[in-house]
Amino acid sequence: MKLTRKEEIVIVAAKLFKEKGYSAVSMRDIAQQMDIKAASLYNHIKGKQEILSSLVLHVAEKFTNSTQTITSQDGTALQRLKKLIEVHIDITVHHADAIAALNNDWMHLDGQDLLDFIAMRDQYEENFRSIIKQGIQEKQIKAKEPEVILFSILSTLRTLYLWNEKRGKLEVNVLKKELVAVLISGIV
Amino acid sequence: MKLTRKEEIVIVAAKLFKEKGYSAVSMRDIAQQMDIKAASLYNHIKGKQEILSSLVLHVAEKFTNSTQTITSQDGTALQRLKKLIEVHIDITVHHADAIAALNNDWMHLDGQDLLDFIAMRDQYEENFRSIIKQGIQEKQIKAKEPEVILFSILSTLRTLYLWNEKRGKLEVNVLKKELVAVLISGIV
DNA sequence: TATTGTAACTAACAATCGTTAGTTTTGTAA
DNA sequence: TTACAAAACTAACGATTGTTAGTTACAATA
Repeated sequence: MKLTRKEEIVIVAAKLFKEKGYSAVSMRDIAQQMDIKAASLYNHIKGKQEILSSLVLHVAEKFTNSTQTITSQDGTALQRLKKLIEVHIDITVHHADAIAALNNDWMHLDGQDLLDFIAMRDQYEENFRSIIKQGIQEKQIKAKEPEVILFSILSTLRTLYLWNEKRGKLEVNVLKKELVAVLISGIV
Repeated sequence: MKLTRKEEIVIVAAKLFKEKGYSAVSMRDIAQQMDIKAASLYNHIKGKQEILSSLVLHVAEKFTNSTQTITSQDGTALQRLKKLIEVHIDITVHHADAIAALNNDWMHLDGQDLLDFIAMRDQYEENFRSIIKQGIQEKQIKAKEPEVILFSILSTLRTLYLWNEKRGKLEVNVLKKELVAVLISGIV
């Protein structure tokens, strides 16, 4: 599991982006964190934009792929919704820094990268939405506004990256179980 | 309800900050949006930092004040939790742009402003947390990890600003009712 | 040992950044 | 009409930005 130099750069940059955002992090900041000069970065990457798109598109594809798989599986809508939430948690726990950029810095992508990202994001949401609607139809989910349910669940999942550090001793499987319970069954 | 020129600047800046983030918006961007030159902004404000702190601290105080009021009121923990959620929704709907900066750009505050913000934020969370714990003690709220519940509710509320535009025809009171129901009672 | 590719370096570039100084225009009140 | 304050302007500053060109250090291979 040896990392290429480019991968190292992307990982270091992700941490910095998470703290200050893409625009506030300079190439010199990234270089300093790696104990090299800014110009040396260009032996491995084309530019700042490439760092961002590597970071964001890679994890966006992870989401898209696993979501596609689940959506086309058997089982009730509720079962698939649970599975969807669990997978989202898994990916978040293992790529917390990249998800910070995905959430906060995607608008700084440009050209085709930006279009690709938006397409994947819309598709991801649409998969989620269709499962929720199906759950309502099957009467497994309360007949609330589907958009409100979608928004509530997605907001929680998307913010989980911020919370992953503070999670502390809470083990991943416990987190999964508790969070699924809260999101699905409520708190009362 | 005539706005001062400074207030106009802060409002315009908030919209731009929401779209690209504080660091990616230049004083020239803000000025252009107001059909003046960047240097003219300095007749009304001390600098870019002042725009951010006006924006963020003002709405942070709103949250702190209303939360303090509710926390010290009568009623069950569950009633106060509902009230807390409703007030958060109200503030969000009326200050969506400022809340974008509060969520995403607070780390670019400096000096005492940054310390003040963090203090208010921690206090706000602590109020929320204590009500949830109390609800668990009173057996109105399921005995889940209080941190998971806190995180889930706060995530949804904090992301609401993004969602407010797409809300479309959904009236504020309907939104409140539906969202409170989803957050408290779950979806099954 | 000679060669070659990798990855670092120094130095500099044009562009843009937040901001200041000094000046002119504009609107209002005397 | 004059006087004054508010709010715009032009021009420029030093610093920082992403990036390029050209060069050097070093390790592995032939």
